[in-house]
Amino acid sequence: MKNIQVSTTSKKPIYQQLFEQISSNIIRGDLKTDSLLPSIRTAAKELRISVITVKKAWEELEQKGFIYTIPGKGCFIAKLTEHEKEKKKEEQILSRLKTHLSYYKSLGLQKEDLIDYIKKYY
Amino acid sequence: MKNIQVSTTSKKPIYQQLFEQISSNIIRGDLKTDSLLPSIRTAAKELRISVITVKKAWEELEQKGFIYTIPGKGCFIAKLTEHEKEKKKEEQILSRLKTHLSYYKSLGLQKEDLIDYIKKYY
DNA sequence: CCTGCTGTGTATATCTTACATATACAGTAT
DNA sequence: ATACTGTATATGTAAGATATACACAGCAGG
Repeated sequence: MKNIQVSTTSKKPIYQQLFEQISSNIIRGDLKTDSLLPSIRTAAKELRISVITVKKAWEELEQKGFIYTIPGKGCFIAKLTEHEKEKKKEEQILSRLKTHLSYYKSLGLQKEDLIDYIKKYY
Repeated sequence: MKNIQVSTTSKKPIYQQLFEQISSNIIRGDLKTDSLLPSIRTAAKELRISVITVKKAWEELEQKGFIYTIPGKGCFIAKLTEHEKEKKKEEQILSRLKTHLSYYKSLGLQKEDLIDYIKKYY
């Protein structure tokens, strides 16, 4: 559970923060296939949140194919080829980029100006 | 109220959608200084939402300096110099860009790759 | 002048739902 | 048996959205 942090004051739901961070870790390859995810209780305790909230995150991870569950044993990182990881990465990116870009457009921001902002702040 | 659309199924609050769209219109200059905004009731009826929801959006617009209210008369577009508009535009952009970029980073996306995506999808 | 109507924005009290929770339940090791 | 897994149920909380009633401005028409 190192490297994972959640904010209870954020407007973003805790379970979603968890999902995003862990799925990102898997996509980046920091979490290897078949390695064990912390148990729901352990994670809940360390992050000082409820068991249910962690479960909700784990559920979404499983539903999206990032992990698999063995009842009584725990949750494990799913086997994903590099190709599949790249695909999921692109899915996550595009699903957001679309709404992000439409907002910048609505403000009248030009493509080049946005790129300048990114060069400056990335 | 032309050009304004809200989605009741979106995860984003309706009042926030309204705020974003109208503030964008003001920043782009499509809504001129001192012109009358639709009354809360009119807007609510056209958009088929509650009066209160519209009021919440109008409140935020006023609080952020985009409009001013004359009780009994209505709400009007505030006087903003081009310089002030540019400033507000940049504020809106940066406040989002920060969180957007940190997400892309967490996925391991490189700056140049993000720029390529933008060139492709903007 | 008033008086009443119709327009404006405002305040209160209520409903709904997503998020988060505690607690009890069921299965699998060892 | 015990101690660990994940699961299900019933409950609390807070943000969002609502309906309805309120208060003030303007503008008739008497």
